[in-house]
Amino acid sequence: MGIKERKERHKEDLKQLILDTAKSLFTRYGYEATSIRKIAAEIEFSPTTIYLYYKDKSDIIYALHQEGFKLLSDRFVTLSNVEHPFERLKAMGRTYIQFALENSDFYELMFIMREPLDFLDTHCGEMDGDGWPEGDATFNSLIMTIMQCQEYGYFKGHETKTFALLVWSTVHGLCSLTVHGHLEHIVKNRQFFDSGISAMEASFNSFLQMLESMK
Amino acid sequence: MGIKERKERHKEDLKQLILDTAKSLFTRYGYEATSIRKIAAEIEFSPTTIYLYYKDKSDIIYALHQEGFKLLSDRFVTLSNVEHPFERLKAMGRTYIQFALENSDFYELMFIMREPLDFLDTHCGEMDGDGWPEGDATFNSLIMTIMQCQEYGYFKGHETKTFALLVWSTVHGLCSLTVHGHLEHIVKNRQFFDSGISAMEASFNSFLQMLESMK
DNA sequence: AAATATACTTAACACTGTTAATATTCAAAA
DNA sequence: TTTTGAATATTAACAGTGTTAAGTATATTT
Repeated sequence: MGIKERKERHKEDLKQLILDTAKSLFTRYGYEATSIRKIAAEIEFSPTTIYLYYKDKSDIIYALHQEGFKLLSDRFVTLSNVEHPFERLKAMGRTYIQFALENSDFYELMFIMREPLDFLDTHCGEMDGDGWPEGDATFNSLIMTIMQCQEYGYFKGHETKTFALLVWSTVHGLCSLTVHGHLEHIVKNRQFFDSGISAMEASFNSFLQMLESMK
Repeated sequence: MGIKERKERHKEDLKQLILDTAKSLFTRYGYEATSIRKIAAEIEFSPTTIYLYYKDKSDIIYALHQEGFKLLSDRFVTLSNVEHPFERLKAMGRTYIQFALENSDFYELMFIMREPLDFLDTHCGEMDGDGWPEGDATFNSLIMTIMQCQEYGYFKGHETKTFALLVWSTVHGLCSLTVHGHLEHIVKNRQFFDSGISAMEASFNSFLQMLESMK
């Protein structure tokens, strides 16, 4: 039955086309512009057709959130070359921040908005699912790196996972405040010494200096 | 002209009633339920009447955001009793976290959502305003405390404002990840040792331990 | 050829923020 | 005391949003 397969493939194609269109609108015009009706208009289908391929909006949002994690993952794999775990940890921080600044809409979807997690709760798992696979995988690589740092004598007396969460929170805090404009409003009318670099960079450097001294 | 004054007061009263109603809906049912139409229905006025007292929705959202800062400020003033700046810094962190957990909707309005800052940008200041008065005031008290810590020998070699931003980011990062459910999803299916306390508490304690060692 | 399954659309529901035009109210001026 | 005019409030509408029930048209199977 080759015909059935061809139809199946066509169906997969349209599902992919919807996602690509959503991604394009999202990347170009942000979250606001990414409505089901606008996606439908872009691919010249009726809005209800979208519902034949995605359960609801949170389903599309979750798929976009996954695309974001692919982008971040691509950046992280290049860091596996960095041998020394502490150097790698520092590079991960820089990469994470750079990703957040260059893909702020994706960052929001991945680490700030509730919608993707809502989708996981209401449409997937339901008690059995592993919570949040994308976030888990990313957090795991951080835990591994920090564990290796500890083998080199860093962060003594700190439980690995707890310390990993602490590191993530710090960097995420900087990114969150920056991406949503809070940092900009605080920096305004307050000279943050060290001309040339941003307040965020300065704070991140301060953080690295802090970590460095924990050996 | 006593009549004019009475009308003025009535006008102020209605403006306050709108805000109180918004606050009530917001506190009880969250951001979703706080629409202009629902506020109007609650006070039995037409939705357009709201626009005679508030420019637009972001105006109401900004007013609510200010209410949130009043609540946080009330909690912070009691900490001025704590004499030793480092003890005060720790207490500030705990208070901030507790506030975020107990008033997560307000926390979102104050430190996560863009809308209140959008209001400042488009309806106020416009080049001359001081950016974000409420955020500024809160951040200033943190800067002051950290400056006093430095006088006691803490955080040597770290620029005050930069380090204050670092501390804020860390605690905000923990709150942001918790309030939006990301932390919960990560902790799920991953035993975070130290039974009894949450992963967040554990990380915060790890942070305090880290700061303590910086003397 | 008739029955059935698939893919898609139209129309509608129940919301959202916001605005223009209209009506009501009520103190001040003629 | 009647008229005027500003302040206050409302109705109706616009342009959106996500989502669903019902209907259509096309292609496959019986």
